[in-house]
Amino acid sequence: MNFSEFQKSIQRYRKSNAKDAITENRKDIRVKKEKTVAKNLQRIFEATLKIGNKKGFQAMSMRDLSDETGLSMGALYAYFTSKENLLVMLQRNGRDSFQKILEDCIEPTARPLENLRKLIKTHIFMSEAMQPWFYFTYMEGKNLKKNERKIAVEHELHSDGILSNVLKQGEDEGTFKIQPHSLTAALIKSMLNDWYLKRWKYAKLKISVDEYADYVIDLVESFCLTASEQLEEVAES
Amino acid sequence: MNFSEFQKSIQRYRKSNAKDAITENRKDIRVKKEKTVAKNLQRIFEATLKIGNKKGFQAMSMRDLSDETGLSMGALYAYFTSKENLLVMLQRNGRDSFQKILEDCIEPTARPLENLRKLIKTHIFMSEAMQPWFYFTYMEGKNLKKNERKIAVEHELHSDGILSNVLKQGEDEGTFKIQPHSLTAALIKSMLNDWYLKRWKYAKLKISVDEYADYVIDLVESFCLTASEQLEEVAES
DNA sequence: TCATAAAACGAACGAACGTTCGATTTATCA
DNA sequence: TGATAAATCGAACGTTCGTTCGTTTTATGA
Repeated sequence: MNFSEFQKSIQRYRKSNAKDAITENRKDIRVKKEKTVAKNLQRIFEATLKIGNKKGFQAMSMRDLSDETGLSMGALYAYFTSKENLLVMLQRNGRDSFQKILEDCIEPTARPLENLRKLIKTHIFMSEAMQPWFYFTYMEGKNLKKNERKIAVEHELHSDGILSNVLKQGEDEGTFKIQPHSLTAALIKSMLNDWYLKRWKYAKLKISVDEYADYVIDLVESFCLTASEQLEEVAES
Repeated sequence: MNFSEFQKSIQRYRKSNAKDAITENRKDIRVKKEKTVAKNLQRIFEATLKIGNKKGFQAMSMRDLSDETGLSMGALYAYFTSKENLLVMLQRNGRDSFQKILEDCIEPTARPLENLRKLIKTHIFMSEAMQPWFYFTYMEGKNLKKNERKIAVEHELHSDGILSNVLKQGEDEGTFKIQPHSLTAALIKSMLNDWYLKRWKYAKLKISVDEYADYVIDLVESFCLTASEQLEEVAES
């Protein structure tokens, strides 16, 4: 699976997630017609990500957002109750999409090595497809109030855990070396995050998303696989 | 070299850097006595990092800074000309310290493998010793004005370049596998950055800075070293 | 077509912001 | 000790902020 195939395969997720975003925040939205909400909420989200990633969410004024969306100040407040509420909605929305896709991508019956590769590719491809959201969420996490920040941290640890579990399975199976899984998972995660955090750098190096994913997989395997397993891999290719 | 040895070895740098910070910004500081400037500027820097890392630099008000430092609004403005100027001073100051130490740590005559290890350790130990500054600079980079941001990016690419060069030397020497050095350097960098970006995670995992540095070195070597070189390493240990 | 509901508008509000500056306190040295 | 300089103070200024709400525009359906 390469990136363009991945993009096609998540089309169906996108639509259902957009609807989930609305129903989950229905009580905070004063506008009645579903279609109007869908259209404007997406415009608001995109504008927030655009401005927020340029100057930071705190520094973005509601007047900036009004200009970018083409909606008046009053109209904006029909879609959220406060600036803080907008931030929470935006974070939650992307988080749910991400988690759903990440959990669907691994198959309990597949071999750990296969799942490890799928996890790495899916994470990188997701962050490519939703780069503004990933960058925004990473940078603005500390602006969340205590409770929402706690949830964000839990989600991060949960996705670390998925990775960690796959490493553990591969170890039990004898495919992977004995290692501190959590630490390895955290290090892998840092490489996955770099793709959306330092996008300008990889653009400068002319590295495509597919090349990046393959290279990270190579690097991870050269560390995780046992010596005998590495020989097998070479023989197969 | 472990972290506590490292800390002792950079004492002499710290003092000279503090003085450099003053002389470099002398024209923007209205206070005459060197000793007063040194004391209060450090207080201001520390307070800015503390508040800035909690809520973001933009969200930090001068009244917050006044409370934290114990200096009045008027007194603060004797040490910088504007909030923006404070940000630039702070970034520049740490950047100069970092670059100086990083360049001093590699020895042109040493073997690439030795220099690679030193670079990784020094980077991680530096970011441990100056964690608030590293975190702050990473997060607040986008708040810099165009010109200062350009300088920040150049410094990042420069330090990537140091790493990349060492990889290239090892490759020429036959110690390291043939590889796209710049990409490898970027990936290593992402793991180095994670130490100060996700400190809470490693605290939770009870990983010490020394363990982290050793583990990253292990991981990098298992990817970079040629097969024959890996056997030699095992034999030596 | 027109009455009613839905949506969008934007001027206005008080609070909080960065910054200034004349007054006040503290330090220096003849 | 007293005069002068250095450092600090904090109230006040003009802006800009998030948010509200009475008004106007647009959409709906009988």
